[in-house]
Amino acid sequence: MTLKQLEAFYWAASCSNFAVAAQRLHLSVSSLSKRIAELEVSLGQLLFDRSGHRAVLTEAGNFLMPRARELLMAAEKLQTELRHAANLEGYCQIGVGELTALTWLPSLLRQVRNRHPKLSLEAFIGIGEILEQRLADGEIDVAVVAGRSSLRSVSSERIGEARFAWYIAQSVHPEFSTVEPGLFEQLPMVGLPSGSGVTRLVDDWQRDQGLVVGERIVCNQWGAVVGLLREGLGFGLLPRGWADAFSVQYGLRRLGCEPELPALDYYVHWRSDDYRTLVKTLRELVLRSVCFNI
Amino acid sequence: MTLKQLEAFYWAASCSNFAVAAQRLHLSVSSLSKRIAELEVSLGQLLFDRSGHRAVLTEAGNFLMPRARELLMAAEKLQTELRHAANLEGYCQIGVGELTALTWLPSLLRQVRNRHPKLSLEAFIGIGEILEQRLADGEIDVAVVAGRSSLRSVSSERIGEARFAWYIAQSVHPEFSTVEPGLFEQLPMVGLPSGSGVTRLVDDWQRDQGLVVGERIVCNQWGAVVGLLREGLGFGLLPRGWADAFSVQYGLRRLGCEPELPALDYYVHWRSDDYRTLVKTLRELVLRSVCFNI
DNA sequence: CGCGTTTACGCCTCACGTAAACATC
DNA sequence: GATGTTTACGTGAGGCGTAAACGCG
Repeated sequence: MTLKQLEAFYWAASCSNFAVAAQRLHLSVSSLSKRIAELEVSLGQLLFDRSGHRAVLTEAGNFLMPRARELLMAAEKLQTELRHAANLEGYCQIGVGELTALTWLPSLLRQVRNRHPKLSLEAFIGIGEILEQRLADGEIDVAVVAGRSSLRSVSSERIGEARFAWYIAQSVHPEFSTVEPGLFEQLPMVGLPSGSGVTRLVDDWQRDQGLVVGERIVCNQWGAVVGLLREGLGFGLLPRGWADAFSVQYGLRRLGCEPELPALDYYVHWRSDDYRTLVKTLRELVLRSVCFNI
Repeated sequence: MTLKQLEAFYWAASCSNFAVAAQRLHLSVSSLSKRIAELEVSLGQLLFDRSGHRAVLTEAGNFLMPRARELLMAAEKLQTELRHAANLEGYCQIGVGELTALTWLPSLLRQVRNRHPKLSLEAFIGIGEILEQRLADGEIDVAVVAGRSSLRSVSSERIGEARFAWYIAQSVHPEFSTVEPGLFEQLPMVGLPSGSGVTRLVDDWQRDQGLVVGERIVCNQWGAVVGLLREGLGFGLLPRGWADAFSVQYGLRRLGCEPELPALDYYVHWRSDDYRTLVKTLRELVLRSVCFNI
């Protein structure tokens, strides 16, 4: 029995499949499979039931899971306690919403490069729902998205908020200067798909105001949303801090709105069962590096 | 960092030198040395100070010791909890007093062979003092000897007792039938060296009775002691159960004695810091297999 | 010079990845 | 046939022991 074997087993059991676990361990699927098989031989117990389409934990496997986690945690603790600096090494993936990617991600990546030169951090951009699922599946290590996670297996901590405002192309629709019920009936709303935190924010706000949900033009990129607004295809919600930088130049007018939309809370998310120091340190770095002036 | 490296470090630090630790791990000294060096590289910390004649723990090494032990214990626990049978494997050494070797050891070895076919148990025979030291140094894994250990680092548990009686060659010394003060003045006492439990027993008894300590013929083997007694060179203490089997045939008469010598307590000893399941199971086996009719 | 530890070196095992096979849905 | 896991196999790194070197008493 080796720590590597236990690690392979642990991630294989807690990720959605061997391929994801293998990716996390920077290992081929075949090697991962063999490591687990060797652990099984060493323990004299089958840990996975391979009779079905996918490997599923046996009783012995379930027994081992929390204990393997304990042991791996203890080993990690030992290493971080003894190692010189808190210099992270390795490779990990962070999932962020596109808005975060456009605004705050570059600063995080720069900080990570300065502080932990040997850590290569790769970003994956997507909407909240997808990121949560990828996080739970083990395909990414941390995620920064709006709103708490709906998944039990994911922990989260608030890191800041973003404020939004409505924008419209001034030249194409000079008749509107405030958000009013008629607006939703006459023009389509341009925004992100339904899985995104901003869209959830709008949905809640519209319901609270008793407004009809009019036509929507959906696009999964903020850049494209801005483009659609410039073309005058509709009105839409943009992050204030971000949009105000280019709204004049792009001919976008901010619409008055009463009451204002509430701020959208941003959270850093991670898997509750992820014991790695890597993740813990990364979380702390995210918290510290936040300058959420979106 | 691997479990093997930690194991190497742990035993190297807790045995008297690398050679002993290497023997315990069934490893060459050079491989042990390299394992430790690799652990040091992996942790980025020197664990031993090699500037002197012998390797001595650094601060980091001292810090690691108890934690390494914890981790290794946890790993062993995990394995024994999961492994099918409590089938021991491997190789270990038991130290026993010569008396134990002559009487009860064969039965233990037979039981071990039956119960744990894959465990090769090697016996080392010596007097208590030597065995204790070898135990503390890490050269043997358990020891069965008379009396508690004087060493702090050695734990012990009582397993039984042996009763002794005085014997003398009837044909050579027909004038004696009981132990009396004059006996000690006229004839030398034949027995084991001073490090042995029996000799300590006699010393205490003589002091309690206010008897003079007469001449002694010392020999480090019971078989030889019996031979010397047969030749009539003196009188001596023999384990009753053992001696009565051949005393008539050998012409040895048991001498009456008032008060009788107290029984000699036998203990199984092990290193307090030895976390191995091997040792724990072996101890239990020793306790159960005891039929101390010496 | 002895003892304890490390270095040098050749050997061989073992862990890896690629690619194919297998099994289940 | 798509997906998920294992087997086959060739390759390379790394852990092993022997033997020599080193360094302190």
